[in-house]
This record gives sequence, structure tokens and C-alpha cells, in this order.
Amino acid sequence: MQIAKKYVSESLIQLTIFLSLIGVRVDIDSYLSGYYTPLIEINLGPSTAYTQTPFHNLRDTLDGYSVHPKCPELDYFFASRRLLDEVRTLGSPRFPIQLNAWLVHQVSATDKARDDAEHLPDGGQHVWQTTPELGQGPMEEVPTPITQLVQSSTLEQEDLDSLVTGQLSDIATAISRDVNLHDAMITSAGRGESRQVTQQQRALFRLESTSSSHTDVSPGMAVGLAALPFASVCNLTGNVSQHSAMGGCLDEAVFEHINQLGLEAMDTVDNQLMGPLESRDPQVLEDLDSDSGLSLETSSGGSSEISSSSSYCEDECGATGYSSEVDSVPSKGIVEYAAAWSPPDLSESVWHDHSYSSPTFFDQPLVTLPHKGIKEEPLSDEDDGPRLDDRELSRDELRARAMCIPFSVLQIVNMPVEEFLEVLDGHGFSPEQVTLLRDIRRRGKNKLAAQNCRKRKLDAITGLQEEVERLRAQRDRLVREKHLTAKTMGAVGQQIKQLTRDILARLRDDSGHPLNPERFTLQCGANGRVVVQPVRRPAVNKTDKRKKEKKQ
DNA sequence: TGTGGCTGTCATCGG
DNA sequence: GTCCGATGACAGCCA
Repeated sequence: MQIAKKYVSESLIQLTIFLSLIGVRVDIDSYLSGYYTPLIEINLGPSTAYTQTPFHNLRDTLDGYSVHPKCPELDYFFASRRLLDEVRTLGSPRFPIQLNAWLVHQVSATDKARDDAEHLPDGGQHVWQTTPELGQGPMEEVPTPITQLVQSSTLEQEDLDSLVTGQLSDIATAISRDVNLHDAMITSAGRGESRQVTQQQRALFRLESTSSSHTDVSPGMAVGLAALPFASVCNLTGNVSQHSAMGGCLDEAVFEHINQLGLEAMDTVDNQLMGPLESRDPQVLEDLDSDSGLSLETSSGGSSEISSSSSYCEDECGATGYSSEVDSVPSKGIVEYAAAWSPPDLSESVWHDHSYSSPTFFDQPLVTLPHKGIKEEPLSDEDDGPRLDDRELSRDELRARAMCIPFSVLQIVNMPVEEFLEVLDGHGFSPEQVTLLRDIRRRGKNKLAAQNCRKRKLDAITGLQEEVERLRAQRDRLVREKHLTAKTMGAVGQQIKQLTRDILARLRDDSGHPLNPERFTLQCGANGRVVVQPVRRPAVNKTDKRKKEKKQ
């Protein structure tokens, strides 16, 4: 049952995408909330800075919905979530271009020639123009199922529903064919030269697709996608026939890449990247693939192993004690890298060590080689010896300098632990240097942690203050309501007393006298009947009477 | 000169 | 056992 429901859910998502292509907005959150319960926006809360919390921490606590990090359902959840996001962004100016690409691919040779002859001024986006009359204009020239769907956007809703139902199977069939989206994309750009994609390029794409398919590309790492713009696209091409007709085409990675790049960018990237890549050695291409598939934040050409680590300032909040601007540290050839290491831009980083640090340190190239046995200089702030620039360095920076450590503090701190251990073991550092490296790393990590901790504390205090204010306002409101209620009750009691007196004054006892309101009262029974009862005076305690008498 | 805020660092604990 | 994050405590700096 669960599997069947999952299948239905996935199909529903894909159906939603197709419906969105023709302008029908479908919200299936309400349905998916049953199977993909945590389909909600992730609220990161007030705390924004300094966080290096891994993403799975968020996945575990989605609004109280406990999800185990290793739960395989998470993949379906995040995939479906991204798909929904893609559906909801269909209104953006990017997606029509993509659809156009698909359509152009489906144009027959004769139609294509005619289309070229017409030199469409809108670069081929005529498909998305609303034709006031069916059967006119360029729409008529593309008799594909998808085109009919596009045409159907002008139909009435009931016609639309029937048409969509009837065409979905045809669409699936059309897509299940090996639709080369890359060809379509290039063609869609309207450049004649781009339409001619060589078989060599296609082979290259498939090669990269194969290798990149094993790469776990983080959705948040968009920059590096430019290094492999077509990998996943061709992955789509190669896998469409393998997957289900609709499921394969809806590869979340494909949508993500397409949206991030856009067709204009694709055209540019195609010219810029594919030309040089054609002449590259396949091994180089594999290296590029493995690098770009992981190193998505690095553009400095550093080692892929370093940049592949997710330990480098994974936060998207921007504020980290040790800047994400720091370039990766190589695992091989440290000396060469240290000589070529470019200083990070601290202007965008949080460098709270205002007491000691200064960007001037990073303006000085680190070209020194590691030396052994160099004693650490006395680095106390009270030293008379340090030069002017040294006084602006942090103590750890000074220590690292003194110990001839060819890494910056930022590098040491942000280095993944595997890389750090490799550096410690494989580069002949003295025990003193190793100790200093460990201390620098520990202090740097702890500095970040302290900043996070203090920010959380401030956020907690702020939240508690807001809670106090809220509760105080609630208390004041309740007090006002209480006073108002008491006042109302008093007025009602007075009215009841007055009414009782009026009633008793109209009643007569056995002797024909009016009832004394001080001796009689009215009681309303449970059945709604009003009964006249004598007033029950509290019995006087005999002991109290005696006490009063004794006092007198 | 005292004070409060900010920051770095250490020690410790728990995952 | 090690690593790492969180946090209390302390000290130094600065306005």
C-alpha cells in the first residue's frame, strides 16, 4: 500500500508539472502531506550567523516531524520538494525557454527549415505566444502532442481537462523516446551554429554523464555547475529510456541545472567550455568531472579533494568566523600551493579577533617553507620586539609565522579533518609544529563555537523577552476581562434582586399580605420553575452566643 | 578609575 | 580513543 501510494504521489507530482506547463496551477501539498509529511518550509529561526550545522540536522527536525537521517524516505521527500519548487517557478521567464527547446526538438526537418526561413524575431519563442485563433500562426507548424497542449492553453477549462487527459499518454510516449534535451537547448537559442552538435560532443556528454551520475551534487552548490553544464542534461538523455517515461524526464537534478543555468547561459557555456573540452584528454575530462561534481564553491583551480569537502563553511547564512572565502588547501604540493595561495577577502568575513588580528597578515604571501626545530618566539602582547605589522596579527598567526607553518589560520581551521591529519602526518612537521597546528585548529573551532553559542544565547534571551511581553499583555487582558465580568455580574445581581422584590411584592400570603422580601426569596429550579422559598438564615452557633454573653 | 559589553581562550561534557 | 560542538568561566580589551 505504501509503495502504491508513493507511486501515486510521484505520478501526481509529474502530472502537476505537465499541467503547469500549460498554465494550470495545481497544489498537491494537501495530498502529499499524507505521504511526504514534512512538506513545509524549513524555518531556520532567528539565528542566522555562524552556523555550520549540517543539513541533516534540519532534516531531522522538520517542524516536529522526526525523520531519521538515514531514512530513505528523505530522498523522496527532498526530490519531491524540489520538484514542487520547480513547478512553482514555472512562471519565471526561464522555463518557457526550456519548453521551447523541447518543442523545437520535435519539429520535423521540413518544418524546421520553414521555421528558419521565417527568421522568427522572437528567437523561437513564438510557441508561447497566445494565438487568438487556433490553427493560425506558428503553432500550426508544430503538430506535436506538446504543441497541442500549448494550444490547449487557450481552450476552455473543460476542454482543457479532456485534452490533458487524452494527451498525457502521448506526452509520455514522446518523452520516453530518447529526446536529446541538449540538442533542443542549443537549437532553442536560435543560433544556427549552435544547432550543429557533433557526435563527438554527444559522446563527450555521455561520458561525463556517466561519471557525474555518481557524484552527489549538493543543490546549494550552484556555482560549480558551470563546470559541467550538460552532464546531468545528458544524464537525462541517457536515462530516459531506462527509467519510467515520466519519472526519468523529471530528474530533479536536470531541472535544477536547467533553472540555474538558463538557455542563454547554456549557449554561452557551450561555446566556452565545449570547444576547449573537445581537445582535452579524456583523463583530463574525468578529472574535471570529478572536480566540478564536488568542488562547487571553488574557482581557483585548487585540488578537488579539498574543495570536495563539505566541511568548508557549509552554511548559507554567510557569517562564519572563518570565512568561506578561504580557498581550499591542497593535499598535494603544499609548498607550491602556499606560494600561490591568494589571500582571502576578509572584508566579507567575520573576524572578531579585533584585539589581535588584521587583514594585513593576509596581504603577505606565505612563501616560507616549513622548517623544523624552530623555537616559538615569545609572543605575549607585552613584548617590545614585534614590528608594527606584527602587532596587528593574532597570536596564533604570530605563532604560525614563528613556526614557519605554511598555512594560514583560516586554512588550518577550515581544513577538513582528513586533510588536516594528512597535513600533520605527511609533511614532516616537528612535534612543536604539530602541537601548534592542533592548537590553532582547536582554538579556531572553539572561537566559532563560542560565537555561535553567544548568538544563540542572545537569541534565546530575545525570545524569552518577547515571550515575557506576550504573557504580560495576556495577563493584562485577562485582568481587564475579569474586572469587566465582575462588574457585569454585579449589575446582573442587582437586577435579579430588584426583580425578586417586584415579584414578591405582587404575591400574597395566606392572610393576603404581600410577601416580605427579607423573609422570602425566589429560587429557580433545575426544571426552570420558579419557587418562592423562605429565606434560610444561618443558624447562630450556641457556643458563640455563650462566648458573647460571657464577654458582656 | 570603575563598569559593562565583546571577544578569545580554556576546561569540561556529551554525542 | 579521537574529534567536534556546546557551554560555563575567566581574562583582556575597549568605549
